[in-house]
Amino acid sequence: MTTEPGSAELDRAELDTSDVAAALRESIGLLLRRMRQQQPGELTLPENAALTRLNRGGPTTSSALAKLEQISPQSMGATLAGLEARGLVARHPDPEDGRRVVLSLTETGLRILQDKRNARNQQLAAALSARFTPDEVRLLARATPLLERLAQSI
Amino acid sequence: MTTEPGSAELDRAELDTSDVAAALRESIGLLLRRMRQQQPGELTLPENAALTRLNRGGPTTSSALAKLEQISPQSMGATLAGLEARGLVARHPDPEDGRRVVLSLTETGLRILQDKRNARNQQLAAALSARFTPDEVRLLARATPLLERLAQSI
DNA sequence: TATTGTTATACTCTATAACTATA
DNA sequence: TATAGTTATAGAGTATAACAATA
Repeated sequence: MTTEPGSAELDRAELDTSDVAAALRESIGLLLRRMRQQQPGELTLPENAALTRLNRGGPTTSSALAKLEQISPQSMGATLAGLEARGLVARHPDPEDGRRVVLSLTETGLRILQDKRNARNQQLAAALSARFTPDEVRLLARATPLLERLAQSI
Repeated sequence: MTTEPGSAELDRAELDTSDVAAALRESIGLLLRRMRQQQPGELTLPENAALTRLNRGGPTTSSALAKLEQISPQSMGATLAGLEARGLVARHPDPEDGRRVVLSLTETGLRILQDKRNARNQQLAAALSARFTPDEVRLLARATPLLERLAQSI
């Protein structure tokens, strides 16, 4: 600790953030390694992210998605190519700008995205239901948008 | 929503968990992609995790660390080999069991692990200080152990 | 036989660099 | 020149399979 006891202002403004940062880093890494273990046919993390963006924001280009997810256009292109090959997204050349290709969710893609019973979500949801109190689940639900904001802030 | 309004029991026990699960999956993925972008010389996520385990639990074997982090022994071995090459951990053959190799943190490793001013933690901590209210930081601090528990539950 | 650890190989996700086509 | 997208290549982190040494 680098502050005197009773220094409430420091406590509130500065004190804990690097401890919280270090703890977050560890828990995120651990969770990630578990979440990444996929069943064949399931959506991977980046696939899930791309489909979710298309569902939330409607049809858009690969480079726009890359900016939203903060990865390189090439990485997003690879993810989208896999999704297109499986019929989960469709590509539409932009008639007004020959360089652009607009991606949209197909019905299949929407169905798979919204299937809450897919193995991965079931497993996570089951753990939340079985091992966490309702208050704890609510706390996690409140923390989730903060995590997204944090990702956008760094 | 798949339940009637006013169904408090469903709300508490089951209703939200798959929504929370899906939202967590997205925010974890986004955060990960940001956290992973390393400066040269910084600790990677798995390196940080291994050093933290050694610091918390004291010297132990590679396979014990692999179980704690829920990755394969081979993956942990590769991470530890990199850490050893940089002098952050030391290997000690077990005189009582020729198969075992005990790993321990070196002073250099401890110093690097505890350096809260490393670029990665600074960046995260700065974002927490600048873009989040003290209440939000506290909420994240409370959520962190739940995330760890969740990782251990799936 | 079981356990600890290593080596070999491959897959996913990401990056940078270099290219083509279009504006 | 600038932008959208693709192709080529590389590196990190993970996995499984096969092996050696030790118990």
